[in-house]
Amino acid sequence: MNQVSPSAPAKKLTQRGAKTRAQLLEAAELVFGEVGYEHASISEITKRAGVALGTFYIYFPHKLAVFTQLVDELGSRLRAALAAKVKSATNRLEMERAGFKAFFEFASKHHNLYRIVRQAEFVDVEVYHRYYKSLAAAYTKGLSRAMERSEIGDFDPEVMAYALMGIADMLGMRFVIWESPEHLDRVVDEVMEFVENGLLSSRRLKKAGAKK
Amino acid sequence: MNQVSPSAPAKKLTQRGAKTRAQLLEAAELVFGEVGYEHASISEITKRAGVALGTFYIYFPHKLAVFTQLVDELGSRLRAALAAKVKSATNRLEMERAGFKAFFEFASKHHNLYRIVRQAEFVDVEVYHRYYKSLAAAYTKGLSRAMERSEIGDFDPEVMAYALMGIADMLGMRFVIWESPEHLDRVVDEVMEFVENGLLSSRRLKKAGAKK
Amino acid sequence: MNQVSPSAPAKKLTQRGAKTRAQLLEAAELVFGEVGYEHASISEITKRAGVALGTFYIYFPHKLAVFTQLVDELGSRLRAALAAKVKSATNRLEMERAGFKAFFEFASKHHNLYRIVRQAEFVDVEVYHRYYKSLAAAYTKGLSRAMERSEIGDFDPEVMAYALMGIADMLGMRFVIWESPEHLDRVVDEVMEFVENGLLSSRRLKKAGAKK
Amino acid sequence: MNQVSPSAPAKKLTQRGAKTRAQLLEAAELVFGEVGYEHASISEITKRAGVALGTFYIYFPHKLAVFTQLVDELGSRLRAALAAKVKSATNRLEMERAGFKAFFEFASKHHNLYRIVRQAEFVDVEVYHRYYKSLAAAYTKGLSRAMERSEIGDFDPEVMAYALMGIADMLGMRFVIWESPEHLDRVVDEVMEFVENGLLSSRRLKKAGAKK
DNA sequence: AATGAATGAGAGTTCATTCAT
DNA sequence: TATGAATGAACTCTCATTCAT
Repeated sequence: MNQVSPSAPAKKLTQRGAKTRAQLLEAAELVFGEVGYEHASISEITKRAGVALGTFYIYFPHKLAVFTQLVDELGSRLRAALAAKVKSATNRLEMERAGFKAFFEFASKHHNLYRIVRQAEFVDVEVYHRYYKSLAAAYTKGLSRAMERSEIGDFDPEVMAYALMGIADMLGMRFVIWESPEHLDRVVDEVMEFVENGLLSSRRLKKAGAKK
Repeated sequence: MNQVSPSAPAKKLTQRGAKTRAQLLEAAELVFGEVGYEHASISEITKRAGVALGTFYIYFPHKLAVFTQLVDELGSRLRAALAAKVKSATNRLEMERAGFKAFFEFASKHHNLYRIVRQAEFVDVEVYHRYYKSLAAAYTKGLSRAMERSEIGDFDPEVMAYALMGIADMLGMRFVIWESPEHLDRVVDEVMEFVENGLLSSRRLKKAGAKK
Repeated sequence: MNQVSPSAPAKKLTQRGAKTRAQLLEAAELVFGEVGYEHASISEITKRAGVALGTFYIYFPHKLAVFTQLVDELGSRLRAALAAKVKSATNRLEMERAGFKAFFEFASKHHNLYRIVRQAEFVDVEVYHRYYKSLAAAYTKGLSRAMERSEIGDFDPEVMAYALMGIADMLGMRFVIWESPEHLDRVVDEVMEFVENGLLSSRRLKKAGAKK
Repeated sequence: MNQVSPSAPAKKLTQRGAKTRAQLLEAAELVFGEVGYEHASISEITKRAGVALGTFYIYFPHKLAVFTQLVDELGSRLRAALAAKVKSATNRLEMERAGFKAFFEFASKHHNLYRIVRQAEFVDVEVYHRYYKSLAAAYTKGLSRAMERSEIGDFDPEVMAYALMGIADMLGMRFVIWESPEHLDRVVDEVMEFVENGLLSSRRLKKAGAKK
């Protein structure tokens, strides 16, 4: 699906080894989220994973590797979560609403991962790009299809994909990470009203009656 | 609404001192942008500023302080740039277009500052919040006025402010920082078509005929 | 009376680790003695201990910690040395003589430690007080007992403890550290004549004939 | 009187200059006392003296110089204070009592100077020695005379001088600097009882009836 | 597979001293 | 005389990575 390649060579591991690796990855997520990549120490990660310092280097060649794998995994999980929620919707506008909600939900469950992605820009630009480009690629494809079917107006799908991602990103930061309102749904309603009207621009719709 | 205070007490400086301080700030902008806060060394900053290492500590109490002041200054300059461009517009939709263009222009001139703001999340959350909240506060106020005058539909102005900032932010990242298209105006046109329709939601306009 | 607690939590160490720690402590004693706390560098200490710089921080959390542990250890050793020599004496006056001699001997073997204790006043007042108070507490107790048994006159034992410590301290500085006479015993004889008469003050002895 | 030479060349100063120098010296006394030589900064000294940083170097060639002059001045003042109080006494034992009291009084007024002298050992051994040797020389001479007149027993006067200085020093530390008792006089009485008896050792008195 | 002691490069910060004004 | 900006050497502490056990 994506033209971008993953970062982990992924050797075969015994069952015990797989568990240790998972523990390390989980601990890394916590530590990177809390103190940031530069201040995260392997020593702290292994401490939380309940293994010895040297054990880390059996599973990862260096610090950067855990980070990279973490971000990649995060991206995959997010895309999977979005795909799962979105596929039940019957038209693009419902998909958008479902997508926004799914993203906010994901962000709410992964406060740390949100922070982690941001750091990626300075730690490893490649993963950072990969994260956004993978999301954008999927998003763009979905919008393109909807345009072909005239479910929404005819825009440059990539521009719209990034614009919509930007909305979700910034609203997630403000209303999920920083300070949650009592009813997040109200925020979704507000923004969806805007998004729907925007996407249904009369000047861009090929024909009248694209929907129902 | 969000009255945020700056971080620098700002002593009076002699002319020579002011110049040195400016050189340091400028060098810091470069270095922070290039290698990130953690890998930026005071030694490198002073080297580029053409002063001795110790001189740094005459103007800033510690590394964090330059960073903080840089971000604050950046925010002020951006808000000033936006305000300047926006005030010549006669209605809100024109303002939005002017604002987006001004932002892209600013981002284009300050590639580093873009990266710098991102880092702030990990270096000093306070400045990071201040940066976005100051922008959002001004944006929110502008939207509120437009809503009162029925120039745009009636939305939660803060939600819309963050949504629009998100669009600008992400598009700036993709089409200004990462890879610029030949005609950035086309991107602006695309997104403005979306934004205008979104803001003019018929269900939210108080009266018909706010705009022709 | 003055129950003072030591400063080191003392983790369990492997045999190899214990050796390294001892080497560091020994090197620190030399360096602190030679150049003083402030001019002593960890780098110099580790160099003399024959280990890498970073190794220092496996055994001590910071520079202050070695110093503190050094002074505490020094105090313990001195008290042990005094106790060992003194216990063979049969009455208090003999004990005093034995104590003075033991102290001079100890000072002679530990020129550096003498200097180290002095610095403690500025480096860490707590250890400094601990050092003298521990010594004084033991001394005071010994004198009290002797007074009860009327081996010496009835004085305020704490005042006398500090007075006698002062004598030993200053004579040690002058005749052991600064410039040793050919016969240190002569100095001891001189001062003991004074001390004995002082302690046997007829006005303070409870009964005549406490001693032959 | 003393075979030891002072440290300050002492140029002629104008009245204003003399005042500035005095202010610097006074400020230095405070700062050295509070934070110790190594942590005392010229900047802090000049700040307290109310003059600019550079002004310091008009009056003193370097940091060490103020310290040295301070200790020398301290020693002189102490010796002067002792001499003043002691000369009114009519015999050696009264002198001793007056001397102890004068020393405690001086120490009480100059807590900082007490700390300052201690530091001298590491900052400049010469001044440190000079301080004690000057005191000891005067003390020794006084004791010698008393011995010649048979006011006290016949001891090695230098040994006794250091022993008595040690007593005063340690008692001053414990009962003046650390924690003062309600009646310091009681401490003096206790120790004088000891000192008098010690000095009047029957075995050392040349003839019976040296006193009254 | 797992352990953890050892390594050593690297960077922030302080401050005595100078000197142009 | 007085000022205070500028200098730069020096030192503590951190931590990714290695490797003998």
